[in-house]
Amino acid sequence: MREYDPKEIEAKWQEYWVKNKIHEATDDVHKPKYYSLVEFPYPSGEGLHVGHPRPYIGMDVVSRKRRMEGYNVLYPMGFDAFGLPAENYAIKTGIHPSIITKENIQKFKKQIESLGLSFDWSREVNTSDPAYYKWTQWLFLKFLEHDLAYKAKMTINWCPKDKIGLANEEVIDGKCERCGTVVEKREKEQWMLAITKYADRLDKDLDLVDFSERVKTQQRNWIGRSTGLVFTSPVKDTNLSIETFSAHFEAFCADTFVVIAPDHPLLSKLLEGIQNKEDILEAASKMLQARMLQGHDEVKEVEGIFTGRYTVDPVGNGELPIWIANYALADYGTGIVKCSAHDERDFAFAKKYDLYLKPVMFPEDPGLKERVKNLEVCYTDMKKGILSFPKEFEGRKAGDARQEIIDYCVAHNLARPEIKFKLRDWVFSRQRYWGEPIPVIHCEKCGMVAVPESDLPVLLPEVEKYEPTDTGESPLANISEWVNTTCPKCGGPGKRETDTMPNWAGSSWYFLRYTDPHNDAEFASRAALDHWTPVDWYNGGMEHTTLHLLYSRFWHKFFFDIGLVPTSEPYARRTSHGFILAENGEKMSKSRGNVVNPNSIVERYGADTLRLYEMFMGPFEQAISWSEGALIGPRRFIERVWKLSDKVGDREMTASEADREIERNRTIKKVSTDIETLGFNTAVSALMMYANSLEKKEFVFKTEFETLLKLLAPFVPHVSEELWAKAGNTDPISLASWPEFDEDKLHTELTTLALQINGKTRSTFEVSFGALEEEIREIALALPETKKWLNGAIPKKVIVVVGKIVNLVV
RNA sequence: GCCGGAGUGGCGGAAUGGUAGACGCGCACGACUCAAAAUCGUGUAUCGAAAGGUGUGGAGGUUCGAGUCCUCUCUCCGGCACCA
Repeated sequence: MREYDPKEIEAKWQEYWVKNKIHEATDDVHKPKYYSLVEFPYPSGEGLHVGHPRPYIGMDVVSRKRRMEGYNVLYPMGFDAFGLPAENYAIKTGIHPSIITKENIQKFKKQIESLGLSFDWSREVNTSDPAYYKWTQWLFLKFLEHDLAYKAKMTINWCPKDKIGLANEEVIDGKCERCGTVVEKREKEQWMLAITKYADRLDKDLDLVDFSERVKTQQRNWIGRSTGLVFTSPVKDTNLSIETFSAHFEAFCADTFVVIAPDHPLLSKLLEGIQNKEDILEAASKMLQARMLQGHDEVKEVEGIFTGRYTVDPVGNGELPIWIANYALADYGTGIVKCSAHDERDFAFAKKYDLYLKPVMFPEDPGLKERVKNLEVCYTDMKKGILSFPKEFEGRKAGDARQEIIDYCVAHNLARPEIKFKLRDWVFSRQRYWGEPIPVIHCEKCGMVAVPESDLPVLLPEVEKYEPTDTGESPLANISEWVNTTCPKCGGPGKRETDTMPNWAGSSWYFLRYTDPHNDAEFASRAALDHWTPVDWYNGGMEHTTLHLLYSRFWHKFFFDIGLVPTSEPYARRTSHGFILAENGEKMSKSRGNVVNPNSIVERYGADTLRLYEMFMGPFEQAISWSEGALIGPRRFIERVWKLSDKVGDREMTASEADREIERNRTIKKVSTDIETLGFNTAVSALMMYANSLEKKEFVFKTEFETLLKLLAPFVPHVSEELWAKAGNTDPISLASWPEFDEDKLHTELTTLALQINGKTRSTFEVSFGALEEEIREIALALPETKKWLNGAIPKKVIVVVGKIVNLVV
């Protein structure tokens, strides 16, 4: 047989698959459907590095296996093509972002195609294509219709370099996620999406889906659900009343003062009639500024100023002074907090400004208790702390009494229970060019008017300059012939909204478009959605857990509520892959100069070797360093399989050879289950073992070799097709049926057991499979090894674990 | 600080509470070769001449038996961080 030449066979089979539409999802409703999905890339100018294909290959293995199992598989790919790099490139070169985007997409596609991934390219989407973003705009109008999109003046995170407003999610350590510039705060009118209205369901419904635990916890933490009590109390000398929220209310009788956020909307009303009102407001605004400039790691010094107001404590601690404190947040809870000796910040604050403290919860340790009493230390353990007040709870552990305290406060009309979230509404507008225009027209008479569906898409106009304006407005604002339009409602003059959507918009629903990508009458037909959704298995990066993944769940839930989609959750299963790092353990990036291009690997070793290596290199979910040297292992393995075909023949299996079926069946079982649990590395290892064992045989049965090829096909599809065809098959292995194993053929006649003395393994021995405990015990006790180790002693106890071990306790 | 995850040979890593180190890389030796590469074979945790002992970050514990379960602790990675 000829030498293994990956170049030749890979090109040949890739062409064959495309020509015969082997990987296209069909409309065959009789086959069960399977929708497997990977995150579509942003087509950057840098192209792919070897890390990108890892998830693609992983889900390709799953998708190819599903096809062989008889599923109608949808495994699509596309491009998330709006975004800053193309726009920044346009600013530098004057070349329209759509041109460079198109070029980059071509480059990406070529790279991806060379890997033999079984994507259905007939369903490719591009979020910057007007035929696509028409529907992104249309979906936005649904949010608007249902009052989930609104405009609000708010302080936003502003990147002075990119001149763009950023969502909280895009700010890392106080810096812009993209360029690393320190973020400023700015007051701006922004479009918002009311994701907080879905906070509760986004949290709760995590119980309904099969997401990996780390994804669930991360989303839960981000949503930040906490139950607590809201206390209401009147402000003395005013007709105001304030509400405070506390999640750690166990020591509620300890509250001795109140703090309010420096940017709280109630503040100026509260200060009405106070002599030095202006000074206090001034101090508050200084506090705010200092807080914004503060770095992440800086020591957080508490700071505040007295408002001059008092509130009457609902739980009977008399009049509590109201202070403005720099650590109080206006947009969490009620923005006002009752404070006590049982919170680190409150404690520090009280010490600093000499405020009265009254501890009511103490540790068991008497020495420590004394120090808490004397206000030497702050005690905050709301689980183990022992309450001293109120009398009803005296001597009780705070943690145990939590629910009873809620009931008590409700019964005595002191407070009401409430659930609060850390999640904030989503800043949805960007003042940039390369994004979906927000389809709204401002009319002096009618106010804000939605662009009618028939006028969609609102196309991006041509501009000369892509730079954002210094006033923070989008470059679209400079194109008067585009901005000035007529009001769709009254026909009078109107101005277009010049903000565009963030690039999370297109990716919030792209998986729906794949089900019906060429539909120009609907975002996707209901029939297609009913058939294909939810996505059965979605794999993507951990870095998207609190962004894309949460956003798209939110969109989907809303679509479900208004009857657009059939399921309340978009993804049935979510897993995450680990990054591939450079050989030295650093992140791969162009700026570090350590990028390994997959094409250079395909060139030298072949796509099958690259695929196999990426699946074999380590646990799929774990980050791992690239190792050029280790590639040779998978390549050698493929060549051994290639040579193995020379030994294949067809004859009856003799009785003495029947044991060979055990190994075949075990391999089928191992590989089949490992693929389902992301154990690609151990699946490959099992395949290597099987091939090694066949290699040692004089003769290889056709069934054995074909089983090996079928199990290999999802991992190394090109060489599998080639050898499959060489073996005389006319239909491609891609459409062959996945092998099944026989539960009765997973074990041999004899089983090897371990002999342990006092738990230490001393020897092994064989018994026939299915031997009973009694037999095993007798065989074990009669072994020469046993006699040697017992040395005449009589075992106190004999533990027999059938099929595993015998342990003699002396 | 809080919430996750992980610490196993020279390296990547295997192990439903039951023979630790599968599989692969590397390395050593051997075969083939004039030679080298490639390939194939054998070996490869550690101490010990051997018998045997010791070994899964560290200290305890549960168990006939612990890499695996529990408690404490150290280190690394990821996420969050004035969230009351």
